[in-house]
Order: sequence, then structure tokens, then C-alpha cells
Amino acid sequence: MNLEDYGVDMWSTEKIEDFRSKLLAWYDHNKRDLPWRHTKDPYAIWVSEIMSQQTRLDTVIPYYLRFLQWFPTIESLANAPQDKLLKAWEGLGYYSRVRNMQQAAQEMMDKFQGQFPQTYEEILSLKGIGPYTAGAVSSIAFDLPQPAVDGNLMRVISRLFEVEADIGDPANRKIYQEIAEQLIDPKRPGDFNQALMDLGADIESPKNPRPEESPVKEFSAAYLHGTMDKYPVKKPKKKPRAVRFQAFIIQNEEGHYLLEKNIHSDLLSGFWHFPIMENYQPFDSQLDLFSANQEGHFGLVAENIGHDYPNQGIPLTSQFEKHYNLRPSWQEEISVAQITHVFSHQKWYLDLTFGSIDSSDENLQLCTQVADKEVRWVAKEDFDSYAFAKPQQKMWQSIQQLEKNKKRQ
DNA sequence: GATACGTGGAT
DNA sequence: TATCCAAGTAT
Repeated sequence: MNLEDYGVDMWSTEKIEDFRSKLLAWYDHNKRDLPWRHTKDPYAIWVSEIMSQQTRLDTVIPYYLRFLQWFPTIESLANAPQDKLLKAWEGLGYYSRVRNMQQAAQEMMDKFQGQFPQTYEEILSLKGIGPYTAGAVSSIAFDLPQPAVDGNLMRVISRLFEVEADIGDPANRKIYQEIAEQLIDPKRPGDFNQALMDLGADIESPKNPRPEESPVKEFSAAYLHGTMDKYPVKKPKKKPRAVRFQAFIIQNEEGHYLLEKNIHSDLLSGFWHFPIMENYQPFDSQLDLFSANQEGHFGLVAENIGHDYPNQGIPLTSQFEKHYNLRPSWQEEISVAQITHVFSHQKWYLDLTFGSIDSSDENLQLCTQVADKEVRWVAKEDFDSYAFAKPQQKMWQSIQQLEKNKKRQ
């Protein structure tokens, strides 16, 4: 790759060494005190790097400490039950990270004699480890001169050299990687990477940076040219797509709730939740759901009357009865609660419907044997032992609130 | 190479 | 309230 093609004017050797020196001197006095900065254990550093992906460090720290208690070794992670894994990650988001970590741990047991591999290429080969994490673990745990190109590094480098390449485009990462490879201090690669990350996280933040406080401001083309506000270039993200679901809160005679394990969708895969079915009834996503429902009623919400959609015209309650082989007594009143939840790529609108099962119902036993589904009756006292993602937590919270309101009346 | 994949804090 | 964004990777 020729950096000149991207308008990058690389510095002289002397200037690069001066940059390293000033950056590391600043880091030595200003680095953040983080739990994983007190260890050289590649396993612990790996955990910290995976957790920190797209996640604020304030959030990460308690999860990190607990994770190392629950899974102190590669072997313990490789052998962990899935339920415990999800519980360890509950609330962190991007749950494929922890599934991939377990797969990587199993790879280490199988291919690397239970040890963390010590070369960049081997580390990169592990599931869930991409160029960033491979560089971070290589440099921090093994002192290998590999850059760790994350959003911070790209932002800082973009301002140092006035790079125009969109940092949101994965294809452009290699440009920043190439620059970072030339800048990185081979004597202290881990500290160098973390210094740039610390700098980017605070002084060189995306919003309201304080470039005059930067220890390397005289190296920054954007600072010197007064173009800080133009870098980095980043396209705005797309709005999440609106999706509407009917949720079914079903209790049997013992008061246990019907829960289903998500085994078909990658989104929140493995988590337990109240059964939900997509409601294709068109609604104006610009309208607030709650005001829309004030005009609606039970039949309207529960019927799948969208045009050109699966099972159009068949009420969702009927579809539920068919798919789950259950015939609940549906609550007549429209005491449905509404929940919204925003993911990075979807915005969910959930209408809650209630139903109850009589133990004499001949279909009761069939429910747990429905093909393609894993369902279970669960007492609310046992909810604590399940990992629940946020939509399920919100639904449960709403249900409890409804019960409280009933008691008061 | 564009999109899927979570959540919560800041403004 | 709406929007952005935070130590990315897999497909």
C-alpha cells in the first residue's frame, strides 16, 4: 500500500521517534488505572479486550472482575455451560462475543495444548479475534510490535495526518493500520497502543475534544491547520428498522410462566423469553405506539391483518394456539402493556397479551413437546437463575408493575 | 462490502 | 426526545 495515494505525508524517522517519546511520557503520568493493566496474563487481557469492544469501560470493569472469578482459566471457560456463559454476559450486549470466546478457548485446548497462542497469526486465527484484538493481545501480553487499530486509533491518526478515509468503512481500516505500523514503538508496543487509545478516549474524543491539551498537538495536522472539526470522516448510521411483536404472557394453574428459549434467531440467541410472534399489522413507525394503541383494541392488536404478509388475516392468538399447541383462556380486557426496545439495527414494539391455562386442559402436556421449540414452565421465584436480555427484563418489569397496580385497587 | 449484532451514557 | 457513540467481528 502506498500511503501517498491517500494523501498521507508520512513523517521522518526522527519525527516518529519524537512522537513516540512525547506520547509515552504523557502516558506514563496520565494512564488510566484499569484492572487489566495490572496483569500480563494473556487470558485476562483477552477477556478485557473482548468485553471492551463497542462497550464503555465503566460498564466493563465489574463484568470483567466477575468473569475472571467465574472462569479463571482457559479450561474453565472452554468447559462452561452455556447458561452460565450467558449469565456472565447478561446486560453487556453483543452476546456472540462470549460464544465465540468459548469456541476460541476450546480451540486453545485442542490445538495449543491449553495455552494461549503466542504469535500474531495464531492469535488472529481464533474465533472472535479480529485484527484489533489480535494486535491488542499481541502487543500488551507478548510485546509484539503489532498495532491495535480501534476507533480511537483511527480517530487520532485521522487528525494527525488529515486522513479523509471514512473510519466507518471497514475497508479503510488497512490505511490506518499501515500508518500505525510505522508509528508504533517497537520497544513498548503495548503501552504505545494503549496510550493512543487513552488519548482518543479523552483528550481526542469524538465530541468536544480538547486538542490544546494533547501531548502531541504539534504533530497533528488537523490541529495546526484548524481543521479538527473535519476529522475523522464518518458517515451517519442508519436508523433501526421498526419491528412489531405480540408477546404472550401465559400462566398455568400453578402460576408458572411459559418461557421459550431463542434457538432460531441470531439476535439474543440462547436467551429465554416470553413467547413472541411478529405482528405484521402495518403501523406508522413515526407515530408513538402508545397513542396508536389508544385508538386500537384487543382484536386489532392481536390480528395479523397486514397485506402480503405470512398468515395474513389470521389472529395472532390463533397462530399462537396452533404453534404452541395450547388453548389459553385469553384475558378479555385490553390491559395490554406496551414495551419498546432499541437495538443497534432494530426497534421493537411489543404488545403484551395475557392468557391462562387450566391444568385440566388436555393440551397442557403437549406444550413442552412442540417441534422446533424449546419451552418450559417457570416459577417466577426461579427467574433469577435465568439469563434474560433487556426486552425480556422490560416485559417482566412491566408485568410486575401491572400486578402492583391491581393490588392497590 | 454492507449488514447483523446490544446496551447505556452523554448531549 | 433524538442522535451519537464506545477498545469490532463475522458473514
